[in-house]
Amino acid sequence: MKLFNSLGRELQEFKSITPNEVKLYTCGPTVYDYSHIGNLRAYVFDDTLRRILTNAGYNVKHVMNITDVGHLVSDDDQGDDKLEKGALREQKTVSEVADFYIKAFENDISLLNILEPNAYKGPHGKYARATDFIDQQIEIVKLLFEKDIAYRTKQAIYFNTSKLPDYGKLTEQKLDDKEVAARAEVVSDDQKENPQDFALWFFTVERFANHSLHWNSPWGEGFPGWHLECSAIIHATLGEPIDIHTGGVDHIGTHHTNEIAQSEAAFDVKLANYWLHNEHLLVNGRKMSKSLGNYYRLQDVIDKDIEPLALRLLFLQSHYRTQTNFTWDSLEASAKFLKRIQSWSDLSFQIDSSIQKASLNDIEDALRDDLNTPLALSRLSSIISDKNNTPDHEFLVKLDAVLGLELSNRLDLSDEDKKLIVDRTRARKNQDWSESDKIRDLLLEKSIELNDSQDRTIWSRV
RNA sequence: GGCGCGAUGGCCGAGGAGUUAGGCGAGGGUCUGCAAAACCCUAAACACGAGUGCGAAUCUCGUUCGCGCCUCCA
Repeated sequence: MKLFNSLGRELQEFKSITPNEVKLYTCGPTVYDYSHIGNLRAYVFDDTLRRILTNAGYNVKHVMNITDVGHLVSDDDQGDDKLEKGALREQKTVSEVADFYIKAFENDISLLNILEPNAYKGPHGKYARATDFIDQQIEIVKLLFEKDIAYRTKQAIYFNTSKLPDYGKLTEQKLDDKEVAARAEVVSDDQKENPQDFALWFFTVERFANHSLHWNSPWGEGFPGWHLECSAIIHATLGEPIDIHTGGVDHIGTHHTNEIAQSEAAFDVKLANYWLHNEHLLVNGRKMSKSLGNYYRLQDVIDKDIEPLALRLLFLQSHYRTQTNFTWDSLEASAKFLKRIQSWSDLSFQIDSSIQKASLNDIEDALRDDLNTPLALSRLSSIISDKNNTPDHEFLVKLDAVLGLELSNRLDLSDEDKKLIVDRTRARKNQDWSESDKIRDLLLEKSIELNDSQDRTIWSRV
């Protein structure tokens, strides 16, 4: 199995640390608002990776975090973070806001048939919430102080990046070339020793004085820096080194770079062997994002009577490492393609199967080549187009295992509906067209579509 | 300024030195009580300029344009 590793920027043959086991960690959402479909692309990518690894024989241990505290906005001198802002906007507490959007997130995940993380079970479920790991985050800061890598200013505790020789190995960008405060609105702390030093812990003083979520620490009241949670959660749940760490490309330069720095400095172990990053979804050629306001939610898809799995299929039709331009036309195209795949799947109830099992290998080969899902779907399409291929349940189960399109749990017709089809066939034989059309309409009301071919009537659920 | 990605037919997108990507759409056809679906056929592409090859959409260089990141982001 080949994967493109951001660490080294090359396609590499995947080798797990422990035979037949993969430790997989994913950077999850910040829950201050609804996820948009660009965010969801990342989780479909993750899910696909996990399914393919599982299919290849690995026992995948998957952990995903949820950021429910301390994401700095940085464009605001008040020092609000996104969750605090969301709370203010909705006149709720930060925890209420987080709970609400976590539910919404879990609902989206479920509609897209994305598997829940399976290697962590905490007080709030299967997603690891940053606020449930405060102690562990403080422990890392302690370790970094012991190693003389952390230092404090009036505002915060920082990680001294100059103490780590290979700091920034993921970005391959020289520190001197980095533009300081590339975005004008970035608030800086003039007590920082190096511009690229990042916060491990913020004190609830000055601009953060009113931060509503804060905890006691050996150094004073405050809240953790953003990067810390992932280091702490990985240490507490999977343990370093992990096999694969995933996230969006926007995380390479900052979040993942700093995560690596913290973890590797604190624990003296490599954090992750493979770093996989998904590219962004674009709208009209621009990145879909909350701040640009050019985003759609899964609910917008549903409101257009397009089923969520069509979105999953659309994502699979492009490679995870390419920017994809989202249009409603392309989503509708995927919805039609999905319908064709589903109709073909319904044949498994109606016609004796005759599928070339080898064709599944072609699909798996494509998937194991750095998740070439578009090529895999192209191969699926040729299977479907070949009249000699009709699926059986076993084949659909295997397809679902990697693509997650829910083809294997579609329902056979009830006996009553089957009888209706028999009745209709008899009516047609007697050229009783009004009766036959009546039955066809009746079944259509139950979302069952009939297609008359030369020798028989085929149904499919729509 | 630095780092990175990209430019493929009407739209979305794989591939990648010589041989069909695929989806949706368009045109034609087969089948058919009607309808729908399915299937078959067809048209249509590799940003621009130079270079290296017997041969370049595919490699190299340059140009133009677009996108992302450089302490909010998947």
